[in-house]
Amino acid sequence: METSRDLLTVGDVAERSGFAASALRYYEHYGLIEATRTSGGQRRYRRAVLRRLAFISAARHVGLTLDEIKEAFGRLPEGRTPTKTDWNRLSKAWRSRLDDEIAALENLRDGLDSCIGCGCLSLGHCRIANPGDAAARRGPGARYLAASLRPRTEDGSA
Amino acid sequence: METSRDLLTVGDVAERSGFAASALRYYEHYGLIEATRTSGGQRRYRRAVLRRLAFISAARHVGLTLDEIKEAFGRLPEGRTPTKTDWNRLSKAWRSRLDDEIAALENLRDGLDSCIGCGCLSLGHCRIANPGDAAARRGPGARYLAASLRPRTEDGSA
DNA sequence: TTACAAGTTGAAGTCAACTTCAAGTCAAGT
DNA sequence: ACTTGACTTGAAGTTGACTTCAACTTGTAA
Repeated sequence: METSRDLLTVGDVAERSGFAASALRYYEHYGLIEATRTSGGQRRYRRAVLRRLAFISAARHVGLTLDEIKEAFGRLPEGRTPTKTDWNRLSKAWRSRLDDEIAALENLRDGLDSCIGCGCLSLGHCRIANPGDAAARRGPGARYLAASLRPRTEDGSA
Repeated sequence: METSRDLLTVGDVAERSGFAASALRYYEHYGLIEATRTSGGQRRYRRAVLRRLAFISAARHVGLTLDEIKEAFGRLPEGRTPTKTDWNRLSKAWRSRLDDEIAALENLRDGLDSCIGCGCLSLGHCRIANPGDAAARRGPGARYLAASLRPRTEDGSA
């Protein structure tokens, strides 16, 4: 494809980004990316979308939710196309996030070692069974990550 | 509660384990725990269920799915109540799992550092945007963890 | 004995992040 | 002009791990 001058079709973007076309539609609907339309109604993407998608991909791998990514995008400058520096500012925030997650996992691992040593695994005492203190529960639905690894909410919801 | 001689009600178990009563029902239905019944049909749990639940809690924190936990339980000795040693044998497997996850995150973090340095974030090159090689996609549904962090399947499904 | 907290059920809802579907429409090479 | 692969839509389905609901029934403290 990509015969057109400057714009990419969904197929192009899907192939280059690794995201499924359906995911691209979903992201557009979600407000994470945008596209212009041909007279016939088909999507045409600017190349800049690839960088945005790279960011999304990276952020997802770091464990951010789409909401958080959207929020991060909101901090990009409006009007002008984001520069390298803009992207870097955003991604720097991941650094501490990753550090936190790594620390949590290491803590878990070390606790596990002591458990293996002591053979405890008793509720209320085992560091593995009870990481942190309480409030590991937040709303219904699946829990994807250990409480200490899940994205934290600032608001005191539920 | 806990007026009965030796058995625990769902309420008791919920309070002591930290799991919601509905989760306990779910686990029972799933085949992870069991309970006897009173003549009236109410559940009564043996104390041993608490250790089992501690294991479930710990395993969930390490990122195991309920299926994997069930499979792990299948390796416990039948007939006799599992000993400390039995539990320890099971939990030792987490050790390498945790090590793997930590390594994956550290890899991600280091890649992020180099990205910040080079300002790349370009698809096809950025280590963060493209951890591993391909096949990050496995079936429909939510992706909870980075590909490198998700439980691996031995079978070559989808 | 009686009140009422705690327990029971199966079905349906939830959440995130997508995918799949059916039934078409578009666009580009020949 | 025609063919055919790529694209369009909204609605519904998927996954895992639960929660919530409505409408009862039990068990126990007073």
